[in-house]
Formats: sequence, C-alpha cells, structure tokens
Amino acid sequence: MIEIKNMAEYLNANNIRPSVHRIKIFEYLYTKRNHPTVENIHKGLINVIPALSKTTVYNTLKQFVEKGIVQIINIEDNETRYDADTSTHGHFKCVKCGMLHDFSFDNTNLGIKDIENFDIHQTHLYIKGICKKCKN
Amino acid sequence: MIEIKNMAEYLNANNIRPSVHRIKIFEYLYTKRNHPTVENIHKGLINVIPALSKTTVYNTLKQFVEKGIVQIINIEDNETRYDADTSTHGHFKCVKCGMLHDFSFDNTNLGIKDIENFDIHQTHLYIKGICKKCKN
DNA sequence: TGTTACTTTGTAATCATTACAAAAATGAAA
DNA sequence: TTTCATTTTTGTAATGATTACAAAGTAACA
Ligand SMILES: [Mn+2]
Ligand SMILES: [Mn+2]
Ligand SMILES: [Zn+2]
Ligand SMILES: [Zn+2]
Repeated sequence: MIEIKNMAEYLNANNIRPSVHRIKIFEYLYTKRNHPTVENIHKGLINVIPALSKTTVYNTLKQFVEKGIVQIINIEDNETRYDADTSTHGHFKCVKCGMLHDFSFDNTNLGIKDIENFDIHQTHLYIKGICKKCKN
Repeated sequence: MIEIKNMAEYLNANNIRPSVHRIKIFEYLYTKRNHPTVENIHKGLINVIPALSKTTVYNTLKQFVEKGIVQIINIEDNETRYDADTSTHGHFKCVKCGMLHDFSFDNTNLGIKDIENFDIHQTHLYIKGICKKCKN
C-alpha cells in the first residue's frame, strides 16, 4: 500500500478539497486499515467531530470512490465496507470471528478463460473460511 | 456445471422438499443461468404462479443457499444476485451494458500469500470492466 | 464587508430485506 | 373420506441501509 505522509496533500493531489471532515474520514480509513462500514467510521469519529452527520460519511466515501482513492469491499451482501488500499489484493472473511484479512495474490497468472478481449478495470478476490486463530 | 434431469429429485437429494414453488424457482435459476435478482425471479415467475409472493422467493433462496445448491453473487453493493452453479467460477460485470458473464479460472494457482493455514470454504473472483461487444 | 461557491447537516423518502401471524396446502393417521 | 398436525405460502408491517433534498454553516475572495 502507498505511504502517505500528508493526508491533505494526498486529497489535493486527487482533486478533493481537504476539508477537516474529509481528512478525518480518510485518515480513519488509512490508519485503521480495518475495512470499516459507514457505521464504524461514524462511531469512530463522533468523538473527534461531535456533530458529524452520517450523510457526510456517505457523501465523502462516495466522492473518495469516484476519485479512486477508496475501494468498496462487497464480500457480504448485508454490509458495504471501504478500503483506502486500492491496490489489487484479496480479502479473506472468517465466518467464525468475522475478521477481514488482507492477502496478496498473483493476478497476472489467474488462467482466465471465456472472457478474452474484455477490458479489465478492477479485480476482486474474496475468500471465506476459518482463520488461523479460530481453528484452535 | 452439473447436469440435472429432474429438478424435484435434485431438491430431494439435497434435503429440500420439492414443492411446486421451489421447483419453479430452482428451474428458473438453473435454465436461465442469468444470475437474477429476487426482483428478476419474481417478475419472471409471476406469469407461471400468479399469486407468487416476493417473501416466498426470499425464503426459498435463503433455503437454497443454506443447503448449498445456490450461491450469492455480491459483485455490486446494491444488488444481490443468485447462481445455481455453485462450482468455483468467476463473474465479469460489464460496467457499460451491465451484463454478467461467467468465466473459468485456475483456483489452484492463485499464488496466495498472508493467509497460510487458513481454511478456505468459498472463493469468489469478480472482475469489472468492458465486455467485448461494448468495446465497439 | 459582501457575495458566491462549497460543505455539512438533518429530515424525509426510497428500497431491499426480514419478521411475523394468518391462510392455504399437504400428508399421514383414523 | 374426515381429522388433525405439519409445512408452505402469503401479505403486511417493521427494520435498516442508502439517497434526495433543502436549509444552515463555512470558506474563498473581490
Ligand atoms: Mn484491504
Ligand atoms: Mn455464475
Ligand atoms: Zn476467525
Ligand atoms: Zn457490455
């Protein structure tokens, strides 16, 4: 994942005006790296920004996704999660503890058939199972 | 994908009592192979079963998923789709025409790191981009 | 300071899904 | 066939996530 020293500069560089709210929301995603839901982000920041509206979280995330600095994780149909790491990487969801783990994979050697000559924009690999801790 | 001659027998073999509704809903998934939403299935069957309730479609699909004869496709966060093909295969969504295409890939050679010793239950590979037709 | 554009908020609307209780259908005794 | 229990289906209400929208607040700048 990209290293970012200055959040405001990073937002600026991606054509997003760095308001306090936007900086805090991006900072939350970038530092926690826990693939939060809108609810998670809102609860996590309500102490820092007491008047924070959930609508602002929604609007801001939508903007981040449009500008390409955040990606959506759709591993479950009932929870939309967000990730400030937009590099191609996989997500493992433990069906016991619910934890979401990042993993890397070789997306140049997937041996894909049946969609030759299709333009690929994004690749999402999701795996469900039991994590190491929960196996004990 | 598995070949099924008799829908009722197939449901029975998977511990699902083959009511008319269940047969029709599974048949729809199996023959159309178009990864429908609940809405699609309901609209598609309302002619065949005029009194069909959307609740029945939801209940039936939930049962099918629990029994393992149908899988959920979560490629978009605003639409849950269903697939009677539970074999491991990928899904390509064209962002222009919206079509969803099946494709095969080599899931034995993904070069996965960082989740060694995790138990894998399901693997979902989703790709978004532009399909062959829409490139013209 | 005044004006304008942008951002945030709060509420209402929408949409998908679930809960639940009543009605209908099924199926096995009697 | 009739009876009775069980299962299935239905329809409506409730829930929860997301979006629409207009008002209020803030920032930029002449
Ligand atoms: Mn991630
Ligand atoms: Mn499929
Ligand atoms: Zn776990
Ligand atoms: Zn297309």
